[in-house]
Amino acid sequence: MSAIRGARERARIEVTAAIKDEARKQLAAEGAAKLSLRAVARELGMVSSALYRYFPSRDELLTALIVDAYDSVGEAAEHAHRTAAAEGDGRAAAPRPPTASARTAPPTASARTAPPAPPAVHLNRWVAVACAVRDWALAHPHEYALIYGSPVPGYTAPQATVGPASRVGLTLIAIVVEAHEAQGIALPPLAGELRPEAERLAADLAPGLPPAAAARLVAAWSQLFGLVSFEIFGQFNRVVEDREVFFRQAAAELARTVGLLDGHR
Amino acid sequence: MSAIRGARERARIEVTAAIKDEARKQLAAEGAAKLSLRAVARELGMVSSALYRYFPSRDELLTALIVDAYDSVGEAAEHAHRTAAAEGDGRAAAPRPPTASARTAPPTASARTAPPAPPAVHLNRWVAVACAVRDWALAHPHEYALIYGSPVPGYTAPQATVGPASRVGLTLIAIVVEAHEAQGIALPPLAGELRPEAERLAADLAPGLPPAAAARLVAAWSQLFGLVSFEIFGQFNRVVEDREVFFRQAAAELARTVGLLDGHR
DNA sequence: GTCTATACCCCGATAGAC
DNA sequence: GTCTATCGGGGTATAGAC
Repeated sequence: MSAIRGARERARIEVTAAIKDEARKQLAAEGAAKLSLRAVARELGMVSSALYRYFPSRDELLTALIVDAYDSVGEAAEHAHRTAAAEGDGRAAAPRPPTASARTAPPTASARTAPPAPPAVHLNRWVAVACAVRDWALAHPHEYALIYGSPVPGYTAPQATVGPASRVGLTLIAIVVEAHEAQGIALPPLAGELRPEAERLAADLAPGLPPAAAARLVAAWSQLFGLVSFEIFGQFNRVVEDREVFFRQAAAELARTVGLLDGHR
Repeated sequence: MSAIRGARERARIEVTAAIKDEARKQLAAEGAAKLSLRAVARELGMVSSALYRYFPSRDELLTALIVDAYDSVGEAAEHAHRTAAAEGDGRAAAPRPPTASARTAPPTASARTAPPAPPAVHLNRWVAVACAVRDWALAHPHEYALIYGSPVPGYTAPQATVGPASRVGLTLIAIVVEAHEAQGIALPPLAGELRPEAERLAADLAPGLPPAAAARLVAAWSQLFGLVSFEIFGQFNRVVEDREVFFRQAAAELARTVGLLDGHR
């Protein structure tokens, strides 16, 4: 009996997955605004009314796709963070070695035995996460457009999407917090009028982070997605050629604006 | 006879404008993907087939809307640039006076008679243009989504859109070129692997600008729209409260990354 | 340049048999 | 859970009369 329920539930899960997979294909072909239960059913050899046993409305299917997309890019970001943190220190946490790097002094004067990692680790983690987001976007441009592009007209995201939606941002916050705890971060002061907002941001997102860092982190977060969106949505066509290198450099400079240090100095 | 042709052409222009206006309303209500000639005609009290005398297809109407939108935001940016440049010097080129600004030294030591403007003018121009873009986006969110959001599925922008599409970018380039010619801009060197791309960008976009400035300019351009997109598309909901102040500060810091100087130092 | 009519498609959602 | 059938919409685009 419970075996039957188990089998039924397994079948249900499989069909649900098949529906979402087909819906993702249609997302690519027609866009979120035209996502249609009927077309999904047709392609699956079902009849449209059968889909209503799995998703009570078109919008619920859309919500499922949105949650999946946020979870997918969030998982990619978190995985890149874990990997970069595990790989450890300065050398090649980012795949390509810094071609013309150590051009002044040895990395840092006070290199103790093991724990105090070189200052560049956190910057490398940031770049790794940024590149993971970009790679995910290049691999799933239509899902990227679904979550970071124009809102779908007539659709309002339910509460269920906000948790998954925050995973990338939380990963970036974690990196800056780690850097702050490991070595402190120092940033130029903010203009006075931004102080209240910055203090609120710090209190909400990362208590313990200096307000200047919290505010710049939020800005860098949105700017990172600006780089990705311009590439994915075609604004870099006929402008930027070597987009991988361009992005990596811009992401690294963004990391510096939130107080992460590179090797030199 | 030519008077008749004149009258006819005038009527044609008026009807064309009415069609586009109604189409823009529908853009807001339904999104670009669902823009429909029939609905536009219905709302205008015409019959759908009559519209085909004005726009040979739905995509041509869409193209007209896209070109108009690019021209509209481009005009806003250019106007802000002209105004900021005419208003002139440091004080209040940006509307709100820098509340807690000149906190160290007098603006600059070597203030000659008139021509050598204080270093902050170019930064103020940059911020003015950035704010103009943001203001336009807030006033026309659906047109913003049309040109800077997800591409419309099944639609490929014709060549006619690329000129209008470049106006904002060209305005930003002009500001940096002006700054470079007025006082030179100095930026940290780029990572070696980005050199070829940066040199190509400089040659294509602004001969005479240092490659490091050209590359960082393109990055700042996309990052600026990252800030705007996150606000317009709702990613700042429940995160950033005082978006005007937040944006102004972030835009000013972006200006610094392309070598524009503020007052202090 | 506008009209009617038409060909030929699409959709979300529900009712009720099996 | 899947089916047929149905309600009540929607769309692009063209032909041909006026």
